[in-house]
Amino acid sequence: MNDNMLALENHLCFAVYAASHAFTKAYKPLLAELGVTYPQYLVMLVLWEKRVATVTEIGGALGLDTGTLSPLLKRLEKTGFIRRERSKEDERQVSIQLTPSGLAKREVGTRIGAAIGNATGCGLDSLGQLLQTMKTLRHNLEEA
Amino acid sequence: MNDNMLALENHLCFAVYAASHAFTKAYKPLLAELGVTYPQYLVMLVLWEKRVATVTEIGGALGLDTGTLSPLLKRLEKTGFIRRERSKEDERQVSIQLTPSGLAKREVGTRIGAAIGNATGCGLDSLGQLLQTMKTLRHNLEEA
DNA sequence: TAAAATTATATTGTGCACAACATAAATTGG
DNA sequence: CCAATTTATGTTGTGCACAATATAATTTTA
Repeated sequence: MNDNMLALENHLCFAVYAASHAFTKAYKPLLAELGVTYPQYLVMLVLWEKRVATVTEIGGALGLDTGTLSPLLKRLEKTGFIRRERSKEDERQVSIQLTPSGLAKREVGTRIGAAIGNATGCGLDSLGQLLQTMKTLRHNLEEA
Repeated sequence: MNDNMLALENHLCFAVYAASHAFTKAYKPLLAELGVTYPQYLVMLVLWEKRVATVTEIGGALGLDTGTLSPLLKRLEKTGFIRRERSKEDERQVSIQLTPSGLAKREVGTRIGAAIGNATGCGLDSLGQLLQTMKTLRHNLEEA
């Protein structure tokens, strides 16, 4: 309607974009100890849950394509947290699995996640509600 | 506490990260017509508001550093929407200003913002409330 | 079963995003 | 006024993120 609609401060898209960056920055010093970046931490979350996954499965969980994941997974392999092994049954797919070293970092990951949860300053229930709101927002945007 | 805390689906950080990507993807086809990327659109929002700004001012508004902005602004200059001119009074700073061509895209920008606002599927008031929540979240994360 | 289509991953190119470092102009303190 | 510091911007290197394309293995179909 008026000029206010154009103002940066009234754009939800920017508020979400800025909050996402704020999360990445908040995680950074904690993840540095672990030796991974934030997107690498997301991959670790998937693997701590599933233990083994194909590249496609990880991409589906995180919404990332192979152009992003291929080099990222090679870096995680170099760090020693995962192994990449071409499947025997179907040689098109690569099986990504935790190494003992990667599995051992699970507890550290849990601590880091909890620490950031605190840093949001949201109570546990309002945090759960916000989680649901963001999922709905994402879903609506992907529909349209 | 239990395993659920480690699950990807319970991480607010990931929900925000995914929503931010969803915004970028939703904007992409609309911005392609305009000939800019999503971060470039954010810079244009700042300039549509202020008309002229230094690199530092734009960085402050968007939370981006010069390593990101320097090349981005050169691309916007090549597109023809802005001019970069070293200030006469203080030769350390570069004045970024809209060209007539860049100013003329203001109406298109307003339409695009409104279109995405609709795509969120949020009513105007719940959208305003969510905006405030995300600002608070960002602020809390930057404090901690 | 041989050709066509599909599936899974990898590669290349462009554009963010930031840390670390570099440079040059302005400001300040002695 | 001159040296030291601060300020504003730029450059380099690493790591996402995705589109477009490539490759190779499987599956389908004729």
